[in-house]
Amino acid sequence: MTLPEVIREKLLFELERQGVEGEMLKRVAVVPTADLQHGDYQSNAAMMLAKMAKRNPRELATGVKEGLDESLEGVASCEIAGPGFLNFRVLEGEFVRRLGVVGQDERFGCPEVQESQTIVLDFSAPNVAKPMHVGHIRSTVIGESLARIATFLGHRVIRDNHIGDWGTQFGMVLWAWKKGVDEAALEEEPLRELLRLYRLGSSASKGDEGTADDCRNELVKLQQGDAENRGIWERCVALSKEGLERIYARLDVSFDCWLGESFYNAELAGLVESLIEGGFARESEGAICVFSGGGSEPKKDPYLKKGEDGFEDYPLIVRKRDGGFNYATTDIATIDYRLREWEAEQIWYVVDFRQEDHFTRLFDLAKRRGCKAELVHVKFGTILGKDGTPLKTRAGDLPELEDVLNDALAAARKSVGEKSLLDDPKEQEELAELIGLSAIKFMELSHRRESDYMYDLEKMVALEGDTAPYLQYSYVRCRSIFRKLEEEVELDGEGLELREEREVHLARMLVRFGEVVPQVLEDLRPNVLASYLLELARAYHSFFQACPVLKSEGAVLKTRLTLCEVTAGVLKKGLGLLGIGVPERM
RNA sequence: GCGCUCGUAGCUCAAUUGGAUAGAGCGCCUGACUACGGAUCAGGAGGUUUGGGGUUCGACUCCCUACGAGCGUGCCA
Repeated sequence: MTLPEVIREKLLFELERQGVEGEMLKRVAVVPTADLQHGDYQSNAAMMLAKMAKRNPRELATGVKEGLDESLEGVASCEIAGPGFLNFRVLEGEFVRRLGVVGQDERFGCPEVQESQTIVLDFSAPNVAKPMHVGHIRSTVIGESLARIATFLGHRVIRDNHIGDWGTQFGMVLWAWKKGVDEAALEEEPLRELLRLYRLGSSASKGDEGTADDCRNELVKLQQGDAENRGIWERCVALSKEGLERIYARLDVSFDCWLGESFYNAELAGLVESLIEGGFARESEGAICVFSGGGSEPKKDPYLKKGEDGFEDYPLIVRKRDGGFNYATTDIATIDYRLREWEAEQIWYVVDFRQEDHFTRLFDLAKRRGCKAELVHVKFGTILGKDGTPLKTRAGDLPELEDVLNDALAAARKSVGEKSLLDDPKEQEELAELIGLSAIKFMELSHRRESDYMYDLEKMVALEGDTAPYLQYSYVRCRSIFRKLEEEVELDGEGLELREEREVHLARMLVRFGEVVPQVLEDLRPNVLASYLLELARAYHSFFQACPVLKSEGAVLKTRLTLCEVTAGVLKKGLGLLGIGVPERM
């Protein structure tokens, strides 16, 4: 058990003895203090419960403290402060003991969840025939990290890349392909040629209704199984996938399956029929739509929106007037499949916040149809340029993901050229690739996912401060001590002594790893882990500066080496959970 | 118009979901043992948390209001 878990358990026992019971106890929390002056952990339980039970908080706290002094003996001391805070100061002996244990544990003290669940993680989901753009960084990197963390905590995770391989854009590509595909260019640079075709079709249909109709017809023919269109489509998908795989390899991202929109095509017609039969959908303005189930008051009903005269319907459209299906239909079929084939208990969609309305209605419909799984829209904000508006190229498009990666790589090369101790050009290049891509990933993961954030290449050129290279450098520093160590010391976690305050603080941070990782899944926020790693690295550098390791002897040497080793392990593990690797030298 | 998200140091972001004196990085200013890797460390200046009300022991966080930004708003995804 982690320290706050131990403290909480004893605290609950004492609270019960004081006559607090039932639901109220569930809300009792033990959290790290904001300021170490107040100890390591604190609980505001006495104040909260006293309010609910109309008792005096300090009185309740005093009663609890007496019992805690005894039950926490040897682990932590307890004090009452302010209006009724219970502050806990962990004893050095307990840190020593835990440091020894954590250092011997492959999981570094991080417990697995008690009930493993099957979680389908839907992330990245690029469109075929269009290159990935910056927006895909967020979904891809956040999704990969959540997948790794959930797996580490003991869940069964299925990573599904729900690619857009069946949508409207294909009508445009098919139309332009038939106008004149450049086979030589397709051979040379397939993605560029596909993009050219998409843009051609897109701009042609924007200006001209007739062309737009032609594009739609091409799509309908494809969806109805036309052999020629099907053949072109298959080539496009294959070529696109190759390009996508290359980027995923660079980002160290992987999937268990790629069940794109086309995979569900055959089920859609029957699905819509069953929605009608089940009373969920009906005809409206030529389309088949799902309307409100009347389950909630109009103000909160996702199928209604306020118009000029009262509430108007805002339905989920599952079959268009032209008979075609759209992403809502596919998404419903996808949920059905995931429940049926995988017995999913949770489905997480890592998708842009702008699709919130869509998911709210989609999830509501799923519940009405009897879906028991927990459906979560893991939403994220926009990446902004330096002017504070969404990042765009000069031409007005979203920058391509690969260009952004290469910019980061160029910046990292420069930095490596200036600072690296590596001589071999090949190693330097590998390091630059690692550092450059890590910097992007970490920038992404260290922000709160719901908020927009600013992409600033110049800031990343520096690779200083709160960045991935700072953490990687911390790891390298830990490792380099062991290369200089002349005789081997057995690090078995026994006979350790923490004397200096900075040693204690580093141990305090190391022991906290097991508390932080599960916290990420509470709100699906990897930035919690990212902040922790920065704080840990700062504690390490501070320790490193003040406490010579190799010049020390005996128990001090052993303790400091242990601190270095465990720090290296936690950094590597923690970064790994964010999808970021570490170099041995840099 | 309506709805969602948001507004925190000069800049970029945090703040354990209502807890104690709002924290980091960048930038700026002082310093660091020829040092186990200076991509580092120790310290300093910098804030009426957009303005105004309210709720309470306690508010960046919740409620109301004004201003400002981004996004969404029936057949794209």
